[in-house]
Amino acid sequence: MGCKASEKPKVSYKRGLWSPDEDQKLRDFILKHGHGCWSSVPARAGLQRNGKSCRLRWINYLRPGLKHSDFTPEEEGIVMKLHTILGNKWSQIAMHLPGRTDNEVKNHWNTHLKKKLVKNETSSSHASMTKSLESDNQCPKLEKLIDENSSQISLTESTDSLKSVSPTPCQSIHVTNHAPFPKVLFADWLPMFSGNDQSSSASESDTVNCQLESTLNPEVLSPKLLQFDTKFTEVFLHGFEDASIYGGFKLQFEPVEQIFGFHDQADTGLELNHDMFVNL
DNA sequence: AAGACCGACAACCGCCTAGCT
DNA sequence: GAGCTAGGCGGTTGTCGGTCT
Repeated sequence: MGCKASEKPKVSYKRGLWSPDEDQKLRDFILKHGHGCWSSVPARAGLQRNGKSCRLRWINYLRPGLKHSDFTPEEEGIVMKLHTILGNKWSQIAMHLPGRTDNEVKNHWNTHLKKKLVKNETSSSHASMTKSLESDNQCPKLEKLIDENSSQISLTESTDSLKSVSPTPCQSIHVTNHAPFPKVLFADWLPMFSGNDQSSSASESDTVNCQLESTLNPEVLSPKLLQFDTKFTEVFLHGFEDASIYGGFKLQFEPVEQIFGFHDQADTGLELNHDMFVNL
């Protein structure tokens, strides 16, 4: 890491919301040159922003392939599941949601999902169980396992230590905690459309970018991704009013490999997720 | 119509980690 | 090994638009 001192801009940085003009400058610059050293980007791109701000703007808003549509119930279900397992590891949760950023997931959780969860808690006689999942500290051994074994965790009812500590849906969770796919660096995908005519219209360019992102994200290629067990989502989104539902409720996760299609990325083909082309 | 209030989301802040010198 | 810096992440704040009174 590191950046040449000579590249560091010495300007008073602008703050606050980005204007369309600033967005365009940043987008044009990165698509043309890559970001390289972020701290040098604003000066080279003609922006009165600091590098960190540029990086955030690019990652959270300008980066190709991002969705800007509302979260689908399926996506909300995924967030709920993963939050149960991972806690506030927004970046890790976002990895499982193509086109979503950690910031977006975090905001959606804080503004929508948390409220729904609280609502469900108050409407359920089993609130304490759900609440135990909400708290990051309620499943300490799980957290420890995740931390200590970042490659994979597998929890079953035969795990005595966990059984004694947390007789919750944790028991039936089987998680592969490795990143579902490697983070896509700019350098990885920029060359793929370096031949793209820079004079192309924005829409054409965006389509290319989008297709590119889709190609690089195995999850996007896997229609199975969002075809996960909807039981959790239904219960979560609609509450526990139906005691019979809750009575038989437990997290019956498919192995995440099945949910997300991690294992066999090669057979995912090139079928593109329609959502990737929305709102770009 | 206007001010108050609230929710959603973009952006910032502070901390941590990793890499370079 | 120490110090410095960039990048990454999660928590928090600021801003804006919509709704209510």
